[in-house]
Amino acid sequence: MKCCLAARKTRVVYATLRHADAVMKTSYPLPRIPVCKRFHLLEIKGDISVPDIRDVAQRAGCSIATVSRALNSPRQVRPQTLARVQAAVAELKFRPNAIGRQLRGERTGLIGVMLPTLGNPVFADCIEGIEAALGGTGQRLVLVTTRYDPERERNAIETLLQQRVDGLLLTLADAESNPLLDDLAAERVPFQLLYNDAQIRPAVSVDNRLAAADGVKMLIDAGHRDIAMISGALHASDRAKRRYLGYCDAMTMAGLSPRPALEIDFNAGARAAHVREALAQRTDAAWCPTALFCSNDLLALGVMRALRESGLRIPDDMSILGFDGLAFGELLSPTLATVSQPSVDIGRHAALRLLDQIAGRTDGGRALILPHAVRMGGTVKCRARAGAGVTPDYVA
Amino acid sequence: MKCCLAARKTRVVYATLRHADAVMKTSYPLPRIPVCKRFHLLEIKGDISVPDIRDVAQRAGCSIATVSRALNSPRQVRPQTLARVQAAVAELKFRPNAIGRQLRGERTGLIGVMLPTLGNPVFADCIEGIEAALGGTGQRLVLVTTRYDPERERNAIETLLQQRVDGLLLTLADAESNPLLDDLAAERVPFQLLYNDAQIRPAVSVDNRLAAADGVKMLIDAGHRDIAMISGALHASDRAKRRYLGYCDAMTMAGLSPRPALEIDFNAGARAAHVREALAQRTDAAWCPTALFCSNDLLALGVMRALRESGLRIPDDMSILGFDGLAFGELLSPTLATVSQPSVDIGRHAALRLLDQIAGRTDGGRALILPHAVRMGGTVKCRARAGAGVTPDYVA
DNA sequence: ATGAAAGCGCTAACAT
DNA sequence: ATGTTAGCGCTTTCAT
Repeated sequence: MKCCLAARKTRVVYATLRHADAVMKTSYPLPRIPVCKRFHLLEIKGDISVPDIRDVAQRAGCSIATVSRALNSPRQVRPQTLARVQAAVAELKFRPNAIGRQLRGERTGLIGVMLPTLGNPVFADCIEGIEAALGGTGQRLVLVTTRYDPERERNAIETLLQQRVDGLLLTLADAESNPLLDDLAAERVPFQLLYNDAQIRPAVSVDNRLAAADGVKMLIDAGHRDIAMISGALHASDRAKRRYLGYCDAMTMAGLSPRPALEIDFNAGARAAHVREALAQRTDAAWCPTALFCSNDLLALGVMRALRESGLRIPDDMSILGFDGLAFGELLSPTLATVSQPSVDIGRHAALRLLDQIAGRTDGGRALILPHAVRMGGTVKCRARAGAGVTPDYVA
Repeated sequence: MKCCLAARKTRVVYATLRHADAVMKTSYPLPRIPVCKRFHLLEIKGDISVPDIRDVAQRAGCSIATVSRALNSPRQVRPQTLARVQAAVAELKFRPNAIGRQLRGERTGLIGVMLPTLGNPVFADCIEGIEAALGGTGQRLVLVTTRYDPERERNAIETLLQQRVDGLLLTLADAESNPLLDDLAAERVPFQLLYNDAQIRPAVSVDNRLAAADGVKMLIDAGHRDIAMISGALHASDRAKRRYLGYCDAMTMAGLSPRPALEIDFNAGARAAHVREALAQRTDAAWCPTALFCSNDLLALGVMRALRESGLRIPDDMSILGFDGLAFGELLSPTLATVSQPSVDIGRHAALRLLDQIAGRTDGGRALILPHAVRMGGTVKCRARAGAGVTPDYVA
């Protein structure tokens, strides 16, 4: 084995020396410098290249099997041997190669996370929750963002599966009609959706429809009658769709007429312009809302800015309700009224469920609906009317 | 080869069937179900387990080398053969195993990203920039957060290196005294720092000291004389330290006395309480600032909230200057004055530099300093005094 | 308690 | 243009 080892080393060393021809012939085949030997390669004195388990074994005077055991189940090896191995590991600065382990083992310890963007703090918070749950488990996160682009979603999932992640945590633009999920289910890939509330899927979310309805009901209770909803492209987001349904529910329930949603292309940069355009539509019509339900907080912020630029005051000329519960909303003045969802918990629970699923303890389950909360705020004006009865208390 | 293939399949199938003893004996060794065979395992009809390159080869009637070539350099194979391989790939839903490739190849296509937290939008923005730069290159992100904890930093780097990432993008709590960086450099691991401006390192950042000085100078120009700086634990963050130096520079330059920084433990949850405590210190002293320079925007927001809870008005009773340039700051009223740094660009440039470095086109270089900008805002009151001369225009 | 060896999926050198 | 084969680093089975 010793000579074999030496040969291996020799090859690698010469490989670094610009593939010196004479030496290349001496061994077969001569691969390109492999990933595991990338660092240190040009130091020709003493120990060369990144040490592997065989180097450790040689140094400790035992077999690679023993080294492996010393690393993974130390109690299986004699204390004396263990000490020698540990010494060798330290001296060589041996760093176990996760790739070798992953190729051999039944798990990679990788979790694929796919989100639309990190520009929305909702998703950043969610990752914090995921990391918190993964905490000590030693799982690593592979992160991809998709910008709500179905094409990118498909590619990203494919990439993550090629990387053999143990499971996926994902937010799709639209989970309802998405064949990708059937594929994942058919392939038995453990996954949990985040935010998408497709009931039949393993998912962690709020009940978007109900939450939106609760929010709009709050507006109605505050005396508003003409309420419009504004959202990103409805067809592209199942959450927007559900929230729109919730808006309709609340309006209908109160005997009011829901209006078509004002759609704003989220991905287009010129947000303020689009908002003004949508508002122009509104102005043209005979109908004039006193309150705007925005399908998410980021949109609400953009809308508020656009309204102010148009000279409208909030909430006097227009009340605003968002959705998400961004912490920043509370720092605004007036504070942003919003329907808040527990982003950190969504991430945390999804990660925990995924771990259970990966471990085979569950099959992933169905949708887990977490509680939402309507957060009153200064962006909503109470058009106090005696007729409406008791004003309910909303959760802060 | 055919029988060999069959044997392999058989083994795997039976392995899923709870390690049926009689069959276990027939082949050697019988590994645990490897990672690549995790999905589909329990379907006993038809094709079983995840296909590998040999399955494709068999189906296409060629060798695995040909399949590999068809996948990686299609023009090297005869169109007819290529078609057969592609058909086989499609029929079997073959998904190349990145782990095998990584083990064999000289690169993993993995980029390790280590950041303190995603709770601060600065870092989320930075990731957006990184992703934008990585765009089409097919590199994947492995993400770890450290909560400014040196212990976690060490572990995270070790984990990422075990995963054989091609390079690292990282923000350290304190890069200056950090031996980890020497280790990385010694091991020839390509890396770029984000935000840390340790000049001798490969890093992308603003000049924190100068930027802070510019910000404080703005305060001085606005007529403030008693200016305090408030920050997270100074010893834990090189940026906070440099920004404090910048504060001192500007004060001294104007003939004013810099004060010791009011330190607030960032990681401790009870932020408002800590702020009040720090302010109490201030009140006890004879000295009373009219302006507060906060070492980052998130801190500024917390401070503002605490001040308001204490009944102080901003900017009338106290002016506030932040650092970071969070987009949210512009939505507040009053808008947050801040020293903005180009987070997205920091991420983008660092990623680009890292790619060059990985490709061997550069050695990583030294610090790249990007331009900062002082953003005036409503949180700063102009104590207009005729004596100060011309009021400069600050970049919006 | 330890060692020998097979093989995870893939790529590339060499041979044909 | 295609096939054969070694081997990347590791874990685990079986044998000792």
